Amino acid sequence: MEKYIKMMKDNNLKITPRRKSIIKFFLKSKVYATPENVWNHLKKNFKKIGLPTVYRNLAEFEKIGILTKVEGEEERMYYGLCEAKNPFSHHHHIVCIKCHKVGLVESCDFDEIVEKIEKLSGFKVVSHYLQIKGICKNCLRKQ
Amino acid sequence: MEKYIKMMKDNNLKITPRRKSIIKFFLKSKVYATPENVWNHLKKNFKKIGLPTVYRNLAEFEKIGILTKVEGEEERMYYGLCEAKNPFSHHHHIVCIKCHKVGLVESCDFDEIVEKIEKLSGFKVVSHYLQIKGICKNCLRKQ
DNA sequence: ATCATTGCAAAGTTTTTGCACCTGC
DNA sequence: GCAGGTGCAAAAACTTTGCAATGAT
Repeated sequence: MEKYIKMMKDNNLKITPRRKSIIKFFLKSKVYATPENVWNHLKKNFKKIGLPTVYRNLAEFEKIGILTKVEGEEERMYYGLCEAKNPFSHHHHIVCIKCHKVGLVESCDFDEIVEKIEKLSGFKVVSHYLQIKGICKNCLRKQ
Repeated sequence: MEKYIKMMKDNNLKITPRRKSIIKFFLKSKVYATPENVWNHLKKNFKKIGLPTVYRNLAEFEKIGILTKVEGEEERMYYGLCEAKNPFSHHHHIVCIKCHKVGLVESCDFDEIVEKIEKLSGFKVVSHYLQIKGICKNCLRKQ
């Protein structure tokens, strides 16, 4: 939590109850969630809470590296806590298809594959985005 | 073209002028395009052409493997011709960031990386989706 | 002749914006 | 006190649906 408070302060975002609650939601659940999911959770804690507030804050949090955004099922956007040491460094996430929990993949030795792709396609590769789906430890155990 | 006509026939889709024109568009331009892009192109050829028709046909074409769908810039959906020998086999596409042309990457030796990811994350990997951005031969030459 | 395809209008879904009011610092 | 945050209503952006008319086979 403190880490995220600091990130907010460093980026001149004020620490509001709604913002803390959004971060708590992700810290506790560790899942990827839609803005609406987050909203539904916040409604339990706040009498008045607007969906636009959630959208606005998720977008802010992504901008400063607290969250990552990913296209999930049915073409909706999902957000999840970005736990990379440096959120803007190259890394990937792996999402559990059962419980939507997110794992982090920080090292990704892609160089050989990139080289091969460049040879095969004639393109010069400038970036890649890898979305991995899997089943997490917990869900594997339950199977 | 014949290949796609056959694919349509095999899937009990009728060969209509609009459908042929959509495929021609992709064959000629070789780019990823939004439904609206395609629509704008078709408007040149047809007096009456509805955007829903484009959406419906792009969706059909994706279902039978003529096109692939990908999230592109700004969270909109893009479609592109799928030139894989078997459209339902595992493969990736590489998109040129300059001209949006699409290249095909059929071989993808991911096994080692998958193994590594499984060790690091504790997840069992079930699928991956790789989107690669680059600069195509043509655009490289122009630079 | 038949059933898929199409255009149009309308609705659905997700996300964004404008603005008055409120709140953290 | 003031800049930034929030709720509400409304709009925007993208996509889908219903239905009558049209078109391919």
